[in-house]
Amino acid sequence: MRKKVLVAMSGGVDSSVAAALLKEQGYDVTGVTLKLFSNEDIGIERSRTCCSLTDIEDARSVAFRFGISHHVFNFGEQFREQVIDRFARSYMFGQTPNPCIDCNRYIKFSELLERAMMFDMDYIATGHYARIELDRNTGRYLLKKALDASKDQSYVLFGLTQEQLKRTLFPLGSLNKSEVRRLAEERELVNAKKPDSQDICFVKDGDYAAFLENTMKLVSPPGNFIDSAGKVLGIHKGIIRYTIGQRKGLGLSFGSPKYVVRKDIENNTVVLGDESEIYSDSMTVKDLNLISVKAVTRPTAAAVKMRYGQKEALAVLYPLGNGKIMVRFDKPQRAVAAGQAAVFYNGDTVIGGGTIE
RNA sequence: UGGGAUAUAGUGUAAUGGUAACACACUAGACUUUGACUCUGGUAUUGUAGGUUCGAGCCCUGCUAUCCCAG
Repeated sequence: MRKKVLVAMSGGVDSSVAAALLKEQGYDVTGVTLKLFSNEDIGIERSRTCCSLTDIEDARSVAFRFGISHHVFNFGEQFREQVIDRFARSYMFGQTPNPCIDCNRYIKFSELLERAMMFDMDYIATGHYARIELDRNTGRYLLKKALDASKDQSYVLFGLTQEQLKRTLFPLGSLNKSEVRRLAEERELVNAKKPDSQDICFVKDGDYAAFLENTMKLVSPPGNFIDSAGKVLGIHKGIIRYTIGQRKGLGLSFGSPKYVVRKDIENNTVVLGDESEIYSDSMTVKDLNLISVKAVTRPTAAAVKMRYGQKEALAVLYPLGNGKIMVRFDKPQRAVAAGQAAVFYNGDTVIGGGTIE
């Protein structure tokens, strides 16, 4: 009996090649493209998002070529609630969200997986660059970095549970991006040369502040820029437009570069300071999801990533006993922002992660 | 009103009389399935009108503006 796999096909190269490979490996493959929002809803028309009409057509075209049946699931409502609303709320609280992680956690690997189970599938698969392995000693499924370190996406997948990992396949985990493109070209996929996706998929031109204000109707009034001593330095354009460590777009000029050090929602002020003021030597992480271990019960050395595409920082994890972990860095880290994800690694293996408090 | 000082890109500064530099801001791009950071490039004929000089931001004169001290 061939294993049944539901492949999430965004219309990009990666997931297309993933689907093709699974098919070639003998799986019973079904393709699905998630419709997460309507461009009309968010006021955009662009081809580089993950769910425009042309993306759906690209996915369908690839599926057709390989004799894979293809469906479109409308997850607009879930995406709205679990990703876009969270994103907006986070900014309103003065935090810095990572919608891609929420999308993986709440949409792709929960809503989609649920559907797959309903349809009696054995697995779901995506084009993510990461690897899953079963640890025979502990019986736990491990999430590991992709072999292509430059494309590794384990960071955005740290929220996966054991149940989800058990049911997931990442066919690209051991491939290089260039190999994937080559495989796509060999198979003459329509999207072989399609550019990589980037920026927030539901935000036009990367201008998330405009999205929050215009589409989400968030109101973020102007307030004061102050220094750490409380001295007023100027007027800011709404607190949602700033994030910790930000330098550009302040609209102010001093003798040296100034960065956002802190945001004070209560007083609607943004604190600016010199580069030296944006380093932290520790942070607290909440909403933990642990993968390689069941629990962190004693101080543990780890490499920690606080943002996608950043090399990890060496640190020690201290369990706080209340479901949180205190991370003490070996060297102070720049611009640690509340709301961002912190992911702990032991070599190539993801220990787990959580949200920076 | 009298005396003094200064006027260089959005801001703050630099430039032995020889064809405008630096930082911040702004902007374009690179990087990037988050926000940032970072990197590369772009952006002024020097308040104004004349004069001296082969040549002036730099010297001289008028005007204008601003600042300071006197009242």
